[in-house]
Amino acid sequence: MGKLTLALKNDDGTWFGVLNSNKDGLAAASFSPSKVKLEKHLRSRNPEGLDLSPTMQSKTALSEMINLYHGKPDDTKINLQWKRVSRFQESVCKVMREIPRGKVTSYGLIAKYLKYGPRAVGTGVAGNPWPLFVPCHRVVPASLEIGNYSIGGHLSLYGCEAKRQLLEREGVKIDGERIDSEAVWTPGKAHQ
DNA sequence: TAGCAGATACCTT
DNA sequence: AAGGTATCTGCTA
Repeated sequence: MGKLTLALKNDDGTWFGVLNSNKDGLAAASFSPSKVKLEKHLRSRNPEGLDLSPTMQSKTALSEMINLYHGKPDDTKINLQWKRVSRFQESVCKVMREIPRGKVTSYGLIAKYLKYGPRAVGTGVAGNPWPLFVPCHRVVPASLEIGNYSIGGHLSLYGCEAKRQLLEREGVKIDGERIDSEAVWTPGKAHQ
């Protein structure tokens, strides 16, 4: 406890933070327009009281995260601490990591692929401890609207707007409220 | 084509 | 053991 969570301010006013990253990998990460909320959220994800002081790896994670935020291709090297999530959530996250940049998939398609219920997949996606590293913003409702997104543990209009912008920066075509159906990617399909 | 109910399965406390 | 979802489908009109 005690020590500050690493956080940097981006040029559009967004704060980024990571829970300590060490040899085991990245514990959790998040971003928010509010530094206070960001720190509070990250601390809430640290019940075991990991040392939060900055490390070389947490600095690396932070800069990788900012690159992803700007829609750059994923060349991240940081490992994730899979032990921190349930087996269910791990399988959902691993499918999300396969969604190509510039594509989206739906809760229902993931559900069908993993043989889970779509609502359950929603909770699994929502609990993603590593937004951007695990691109949960690429999961949208079957209606191909933007859908929901939470920042700092809370659903918000800001979150939905951030989700839309992330998709746009990755090259997903969106006209009005709907995503171009060309952008849909199906898990497990050999090649699209 | 939009809106709504019911089904659903897995999470958290 | 119960209550809460970042959903989907199929039925209405």
